[in-house]
Amino acid sequence: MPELPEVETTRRGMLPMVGKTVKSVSIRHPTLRWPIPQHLIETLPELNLKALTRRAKYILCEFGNPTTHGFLLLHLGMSGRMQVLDRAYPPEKHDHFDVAFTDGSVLRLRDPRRFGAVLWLENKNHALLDSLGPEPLEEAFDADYLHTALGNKTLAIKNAIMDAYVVVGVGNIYASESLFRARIHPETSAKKLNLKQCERLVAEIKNTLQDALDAGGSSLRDFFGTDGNPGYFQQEYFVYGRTGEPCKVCGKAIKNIRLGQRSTFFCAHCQKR
DNA sequence: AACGAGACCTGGCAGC
DNA sequence: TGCTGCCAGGTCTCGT
Repeated sequence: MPELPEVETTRRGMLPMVGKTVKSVSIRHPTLRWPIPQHLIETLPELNLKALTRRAKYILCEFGNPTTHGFLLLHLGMSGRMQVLDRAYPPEKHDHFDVAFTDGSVLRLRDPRRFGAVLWLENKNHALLDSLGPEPLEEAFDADYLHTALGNKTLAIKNAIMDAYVVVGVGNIYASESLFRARIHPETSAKKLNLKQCERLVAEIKNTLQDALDAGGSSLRDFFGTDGNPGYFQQEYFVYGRTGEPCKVCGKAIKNIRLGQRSTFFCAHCQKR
């Protein structure tokens, strides 16, 4: 499920755990994208969860006590979700990783496809975080920045905005949605966007993600119970997943092409190259 | 250097 | 009913 809005919603759902102290760690299936470090079983207990932050689609759990300090980095991959449990319910098939706290509550990662990640960082200077582009909802991501970042890139604009070096957090759903709202054809060569188009695209990326964040928050309100909701089910998309259905603006059929090996949805009438 | 393709996994669904 | 093939929200790594 996780695009940026759901990762942020997940982070917010985890906030009640801040201030708690770790009792134990369970690693049931360590082979995610990278192996979950076994030393977490010794490292985390007795540490206090100080803060929860997010960078791109990474959730950073800051742990510390007077002698040890570090960050548990979580990534949900394609199919991961975090559960906040009031006690250690029996784990199900894809519940790979638990952090249990001294009050009995449990933070649990479920990830059927195992594209997610759990890593331990001594500090935030890590290769995964170092060269990321700006956050889409922050001011640094503006039309001038995007226009410069696209530079002489010849690749399709849809692929460009999904590149985390250009801007983080724009996944496959919202890339299509943002481009529709900005009336830009997804196959347009990135370097061909003028400043005006970059203005529209930046604005619509922000709008699309903010709308999804608002909707995600409500659709996932009870996500942290014993079982998660499918997520996104309350959302209405303009183009994503609507192949052959009428465009909500002009009525023409929505098209579906492969771009960068990903499904891409657009309206050939509303979106210009 | 920039870009495209492959790789990592499991589950769900359409079609036969 | 059961099999096969295809598709899915991400992103690192490798080859051209």
